[in-house]
Amino acid sequence: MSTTCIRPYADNILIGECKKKLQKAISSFDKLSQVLSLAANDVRLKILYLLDEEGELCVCDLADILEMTIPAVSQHLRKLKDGNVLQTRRAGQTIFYSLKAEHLEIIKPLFEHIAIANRKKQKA
Amino acid sequence: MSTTCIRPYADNILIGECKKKLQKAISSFDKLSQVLSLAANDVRLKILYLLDEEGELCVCDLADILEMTIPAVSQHLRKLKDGNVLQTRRAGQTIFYSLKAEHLEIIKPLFEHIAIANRKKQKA
DNA sequence: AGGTTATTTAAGCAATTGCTTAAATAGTTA
DNA sequence: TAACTATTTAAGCAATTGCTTAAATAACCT
Repeated sequence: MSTTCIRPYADNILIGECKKKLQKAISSFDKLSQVLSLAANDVRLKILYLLDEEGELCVCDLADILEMTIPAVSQHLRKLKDGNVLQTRRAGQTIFYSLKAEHLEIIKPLFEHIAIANRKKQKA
Repeated sequence: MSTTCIRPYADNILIGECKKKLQKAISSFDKLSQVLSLAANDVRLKILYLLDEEGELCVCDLADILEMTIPAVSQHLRKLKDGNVLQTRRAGQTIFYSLKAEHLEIIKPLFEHIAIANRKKQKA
Protein backbone atom coordinates (compact mmCIF):
# COMPACT_ATOMS: atom_id res chain seq x y z
CA MET A 1 0.00 0.00 0.00
CA SER A 2 2.98 2.34 0.44
CA THR A 3 2.80 3.58 -3.16
CA THR A 4 6.02 5.59 -3.33
CA CYS A 5 8.88 4.25 -1.22
CA ILE A 6 10.96 1.67 -3.06
CA ARG A 7 13.71 1.10 -0.52
CA PRO A 8 16.05 -1.59 -1.73
CA TYR A 9 16.86 -2.36 1.88
CA ALA A 10 13.38 -2.37 3.39
CA ASP A 11 13.71 -4.83 6.23
CA ASN A 12 11.02 -7.25 5.20
CA ILE A 13 11.71 -9.53 8.10
CA LEU A 14 11.20 -6.68 10.56
CA ILE A 15 8.05 -5.64 8.75
CA GLY A 16 6.70 -9.15 8.83
CA GLU A 17 7.38 -9.48 12.53
CA CYS A 18 5.75 -6.15 13.27
CA LYS A 19 2.68 -7.21 11.34
CA LYS A 20 2.52 -10.36 13.41
CA LYS A 21 2.79 -8.42 16.65
CA LEU A 22 -0.10 -6.23 15.60
CA GLN A 23 -2.15 -9.21 14.54
CA LYS A 24 -1.55 -10.93 17.83
CA ALA A 25 -2.87 -7.99 19.82
CA ILE A 26 -5.53 -6.85 17.42
CA SER A 27 -8.38 -7.24 19.89
CA SER A 28 -6.40 -5.32 22.50
CA PHE A 29 -6.02 -2.39 20.12
CA ASP A 30 -9.71 -2.47 19.36
CA LYS A 31 -10.71 -2.48 22.98
CA LEU A 32 -8.11 0.05 24.09
CA SER A 33 -8.80 2.58 21.38
CA GLN A 34 -12.50 2.24 21.99
CA VAL A 35 -12.22 2.91 25.71
CA LEU A 36 -9.63 5.63 25.22
CA SER A 37 -11.81 7.43 22.72
CA LEU A 38 -14.46 7.60 25.42
CA ALA A 39 -12.00 9.00 27.93
CA ALA A 40 -10.31 11.29 25.44
CA ASN A 41 -12.87 14.01 25.81
CA ASP A 42 -12.59 16.78 28.33
CA VAL A 43 -16.18 16.53 29.52
CA ARG A 44 -16.26 12.74 29.71
CA LEU A 45 -12.92 12.61 31.46
CA LYS A 46 -14.28 14.96 34.10
CA ILE A 47 -17.40 12.86 34.45
CA LEU A 48 -15.32 9.74 35.00
CA TYR A 49 -13.15 11.54 37.51
CA LEU A 50 -16.14 12.86 39.42
CA LEU A 51 -17.75 9.43 39.55
CA ASP A 52 -14.52 7.95 40.80
CA GLU A 53 -14.39 10.57 43.53
CA GLU A 54 -18.05 10.60 44.52
CA GLY A 55 -19.20 7.07 43.81
CA GLU A 56 -22.37 7.99 41.98
CA LEU A 57 -24.07 11.10 40.64
CA CYS A 58 -27.20 11.88 38.64
CA VAL A 59 -27.41 13.84 35.39
CA CYS A 60 -28.68 16.88 37.25
CA ASP A 61 -25.70 16.96 39.58
CA LEU A 62 -23.26 16.56 36.71
CA ALA A 63 -24.96 19.26 34.66
CA ASP A 64 -24.71 21.65 37.62
CA ILE A 65 -21.10 20.79 38.32
CA LEU A 66 -19.97 20.95 34.71
CA GLU A 67 -22.16 23.97 33.99
CA MET A 68 -23.61 22.29 30.96
CA THR A 69 -27.03 21.54 29.55
CA ILE A 70 -28.70 18.37 30.81
CA PRO A 71 -29.16 16.85 27.35
CA ALA A 72 -25.51 17.50 26.56
CA VAL A 73 -24.42 15.65 29.69
CA SER A 74 -26.99 12.93 29.14
CA GLN A 75 -25.58 12.19 25.71
CA HIS A 76 -22.08 11.83 27.10
CA LEU A 77 -23.41 9.48 29.77
CA ARG A 78 -25.13 7.43 27.13
CA LYS A 79 -21.90 6.96 25.24
CA LEU A 80 -20.09 5.93 28.38
CA LYS A 81 -22.86 3.51 29.25
CA ASP A 82 -22.96 2.07 25.74
CA GLY A 83 -19.20 1.55 26.01
CA ASN A 84 -19.68 -0.38 29.25
CA VAL A 85 -17.74 2.15 31.24
CA LEU A 86 -20.69 3.25 33.35
CA GLN A 87 -23.69 1.58 34.93
CA THR A 88 -26.96 3.00 36.24
CA ARG A 89 -29.11 2.62 39.30
CA ARG A 90 -32.59 3.99 39.43
CA ALA A 91 -33.96 5.56 42.61
CA GLY A 92 -37.41 6.91 42.00
CA GLN A 93 -37.17 9.25 39.06
CA THR A 94 -33.52 9.98 39.41
CA ILE A 95 -30.93 7.79 37.76
CA PHE A 96 -27.52 7.45 39.36
CA TYR A 97 -24.47 6.75 37.26
CA SER A 98 -21.37 5.04 38.56
CA LEU A 99 -18.19 3.47 37.19
CA LYS A 100 -18.58 -0.10 36.01
CA ALA A 101 -15.97 -2.74 36.74
CA GLU A 102 -15.53 -3.89 33.16
CA HIS A 103 -12.96 -1.38 31.90
CA LEU A 104 -11.82 -0.03 35.21
CA GLU A 105 -8.28 -1.33 34.79
CA ILE A 106 -7.92 1.05 31.86
CA ILE A 107 -9.77 4.00 33.34
CA LYS A 108 -8.46 3.98 36.90
CA PRO A 109 -4.76 4.54 36.17
CA LEU A 110 -5.62 7.72 34.30
CA PHE A 111 -6.72 9.39 37.49
CA GLU A 112 -3.36 8.66 39.01
CA HIS A 113 -1.88 11.31 36.70
CA ILE A 114 -4.34 13.83 38.07
CA ALA A 115 -3.58 12.81 41.65
CA ILE A 116 0.15 13.17 41.05
CA ALA A 117 -0.27 16.60 39.48
CA ASN A 118 -2.46 17.65 42.41
CA ARG A 119 0.17 16.55 44.89
CA LYS A 120 2.88 18.44 43.03
CA LYS A 121 0.70 21.52 42.98
CA GLN A 122 0.15 21.27 46.72
CA LYS A 123 3.88 21.22 47.38
CA ALA A 124 4.59 24.23 45.18
CA MET B 1 -27.08 25.84 33.09
CA SER B 2 -29.17 22.79 33.97
CA THR B 3 -32.40 24.31 32.62
CA THR B 4 -34.89 21.72 33.82
CA CYS B 5 -34.04 20.02 37.11
CA ILE B 6 -35.35 21.96 40.10
CA ARG B 7 -34.43 19.55 42.87
CA PRO B 8 -35.31 21.04 46.21
CA TYR B 9 -32.59 18.93 47.77
CA ALA B 10 -29.77 19.50 45.30
CA ASP B 11 -26.68 19.14 47.43
CA ASN B 12 -25.15 22.51 46.75
CA ILE B 13 -22.25 21.85 49.05
CA LEU B 14 -21.36 18.70 47.15
CA ILE B 15 -21.71 20.52 43.86
CA GLY B 16 -19.48 23.33 45.04
CA GLU B 17 -16.82 20.92 46.22
CA CYS B 18 -16.91 19.01 42.96
CA LYS B 19 -16.49 22.24 41.03
CA LYS B 20 -13.47 23.05 43.14
CA LYS B 21 -11.93 19.63 42.51
CA LEU B 22 -12.33 20.11 38.78
CA GLN B 23 -10.91 23.60 38.95
CA LYS B 24 -7.91 22.40 40.89
CA ALA B 25 -7.02 19.81 38.26
CA ILE B 26 -8.10 21.75 35.20
CA SER B 27 -4.68 21.67 33.56
CA SER B 28 -4.44 17.93 34.20
CA PHE B 29 -7.70 17.36 32.35
CA ASP B 30 -6.52 19.49 29.48
CA LYS B 31 -3.25 17.64 29.16
CA LEU B 32 -4.72 14.19 29.70
CA SER B 33 -7.57 14.56 27.24
CA GLN B 34 -5.18 15.99 24.68
CA VAL B 35 -2.75 13.08 24.94
CA LEU B 36 -5.54 10.52 25.17
CA SER B 37 -7.22 11.88 22.06
CA LEU B 38 -3.95 11.20 20.24
CA ALA B 39 -3.78 7.65 21.55
CA ALA B 40 -7.49 7.01 21.12
CA ASN B 41 -7.17 6.14 17.48
CA ASP B 42 -6.57 2.64 16.26
CA VAL B 43 -3.83 3.60 13.80
CA ARG B 44 -2.02 5.96 16.14
CA LEU B 45 -2.21 3.50 19.00
CA LYS B 46 -0.56 0.89 16.79
CA ILE B 47 2.12 3.38 15.75
CA LEU B 48 2.90 4.15 19.38
CA TYR B 49 3.03 0.47 20.23
CA LEU B 50 5.34 -0.30 17.31
CA LEU B 51 7.68 2.54 18.24
CA ASP B 52 7.75 1.33 21.81
CA GLU B 53 8.66 -2.15 20.59
CA GLU B 54 11.14 -1.20 17.87
CA GLY B 55 12.65 2.01 19.13
CA GLU B 56 12.36 3.92 15.88
CA LEU B 57 10.75 3.51 12.46
CA CYS B 58 10.37 5.61 9.33
CA VAL B 59 7.12 6.48 7.55
CA CYS B 60 7.84 3.89 4.89
CA ASP B 61 8.18 1.09 7.40
CA LEU B 62 5.03 2.10 9.19
CA ALA B 63 3.08 2.37 5.94
CA ASP B 64 4.21 -1.14 4.99
CA ILE B 65 3.40 -2.58 8.40
CA LEU B 66 0.04 -0.89 8.73
CA GLU B 67 -0.79 -1.45 5.06
CA MET B 68 -1.72 2.17 4.65
CA THR B 69 -0.86 5.01 2.32
CA ILE B 70 2.25 7.01 3.18
CA PRO B 71 0.46 10.37 3.38
CA ALA B 72 -2.15 8.85 5.67
CA VAL B 73 0.55 7.61 8.03
CA SER B 74 2.51 10.83 7.71
CA GLN B 75 -0.46 12.85 8.83
CA HIS B 76 -0.88 10.70 11.93
CA LEU B 77 2.81 11.10 12.70
CA ARG B 78 2.48 14.84 12.35
CA LYS B 79 -0.30 14.94 14.91
CA LEU B 80 1.71 12.84 17.31
CA LYS B 81 4.73 15.06 16.82
CA ASP B 82 2.70 18.23 17.22
CA GLY B 83 1.37 16.78 20.46
CA ASN B 84 4.92 16.20 21.70
CA VAL B 85 4.43 12.48 21.85
CA LEU B 86 6.98 11.71 19.13
CA GLN B 87 10.32 13.10 18.07
CA THR B 88 12.25 12.75 14.82
CA ARG B 89 15.80 11.99 13.78
CA ARG B 90 16.95 12.56 10.23
CA ALA B 91 19.36 10.11 8.58
CA GLY B 92 19.88 11.14 4.99
CA GLN B 93 16.53 11.38 3.39
CA THR B 94 14.76 9.09 5.75
CA ILE B 95 13.22 10.43 8.93
CA PHE B 96 12.99 8.17 11.96
CA TYR B 97 10.24 8.61 14.49
CA SER B 98 10.51 7.56 18.10
CA LEU B 99 8.66 8.08 21.37
CA LYS B 100 9.46 11.28 23.19
CA ALA B 101 9.92 11.41 26.94
CA GLU B 102 7.47 14.22 27.56
CA HIS B 103 4.21 12.28 27.82
CA LEU B 104 5.61 8.83 28.24
CA GLU B 105 4.19 8.41 31.73
CA ILE B 106 0.74 8.58 30.15
CA ILE B 107 1.48 6.51 27.06
CA LYS B 108 3.60 3.72 28.49
CA PRO B 109 1.05 2.23 30.90
CA LEU B 110 -1.35 1.74 28.01
CA PHE B 111 0.90 -0.90 26.50
CA GLU B 112 0.78 -2.82 29.73
CA HIS B 113 -2.83 -3.72 28.93
CA ILE B 114 -1.70 -5.16 25.62
CA ALA B 115 1.12 -7.08 27.25
CA ILE B 116 -1.24 -8.54 29.84
CA ALA B 117 -3.74 -9.59 27.17
CA ASN B 118 -0.91 -11.18 25.18
CA ARG B 119 0.24 -13.16 28.18
CA LYS B 120 -3.27 -14.38 28.86
CA LYS B 121 -3.63 -15.40 25.23
CA GLN B 122 -0.39 -17.33 25.42
CA LYS B 123 -1.61 -19.31 28.40
CA ALA B 124 -4.92 -20.21 26.78
C1' DA C 1 -56.51 10.78 35.66
C1' DG C 2 -53.60 15.18 35.50
C1' DG C 3 -49.66 17.90 36.63
C1' DT C 4 -44.87 18.07 37.94
C1' DT C 5 -40.07 16.50 37.83
C1' DA C 6 -35.95 13.83 36.01
C1' DT C 7 -34.21 12.05 32.18
C1' DT C 8 -33.74 10.53 27.42
C1' DT C 9 -34.28 10.88 22.56
C1' DA C 10 -34.40 13.09 18.13
C1' DA C 11 -33.41 16.47 14.55
C1' DG C 12 -30.39 19.94 12.93
C1' DC C 13 -26.03 21.99 12.37
C1' DA C 14 -21.10 23.69 12.78
C1' DA C 15 -16.67 21.84 13.64
C1' DT C 16 -13.39 18.14 13.51
C1' DT C 17 -11.43 13.81 11.80
C1' DG C 18 -9.16 10.83 8.63
C1' DC C 19 -8.81 9.38 4.37
C1' DT C 20 -7.61 10.19 -0.97
C1' DT C 21 -5.07 12.22 -4.74
C1' DA C 22 -1.94 15.51 -6.42
C1' DA C 23 1.60 18.72 -5.77
C1' DA C 24 5.54 20.58 -3.11
C1' DT C 25 10.11 19.93 -0.29
C1' DA C 26 14.33 18.12 0.59
C1' DG C 27 18.14 15.11 0.41
C1' DT C 28 20.90 11.71 -2.66
C1' DT C 29 23.17 10.14 -6.57
C1' DA C 30 24.88 10.03 -11.23
C1' DT D 1 22.52 20.02 -13.02
C1' DA D 2 19.06 16.38 -13.63
C1' DA D 3 16.79 12.34 -12.15
C1' DC D 4 15.39 9.82 -8.24
C1' DT D 5 13.81 8.79 -3.51
C1' DA D 6 11.60 9.84 1.07
C1' DT D 7 8.62 12.61 3.08
C1' DT D 8 5.40 16.38 3.85
C1' DT D 9 1.76 19.44 2.62
C1' DA D 10 -2.54 20.82 0.61
C1' DA D 11 -7.22 20.46 -1.18
C1' DG D 12 -11.36 17.92 -1.23
C1' DC D 13 -14.74 15.09 0.76
C1' DA D 14 -17.48 11.63 3.53
C1' DA D 15 -18.09 10.38 8.21
C1' DT D 16 -18.14 11.46 13.02
C1' DT D 17 -18.53 14.48 17.04
C1' DG D 18 -20.77 17.43 20.29
C1' DC D 19 -23.62 20.89 20.96
C1' DT D 20 -28.65 23.17 20.75
C1' DT D 21 -33.62 23.12 20.97
C1' DA D 22 -37.82 20.68 21.11
C1' DA D 23 -40.36 16.69 21.89
C1' DA D 24 -40.96 12.09 24.09
C1' DT D 25 -40.63 8.82 28.34
C1' DA D 26 -41.13 7.66 32.78
C1' DA D 27 -41.84 8.03 37.68
C1' DC D 28 -43.93 10.67 41.39
C1' DC D 29 -47.73 13.18 43.76
C1' DT D 30 -52.37 14.84 44.50
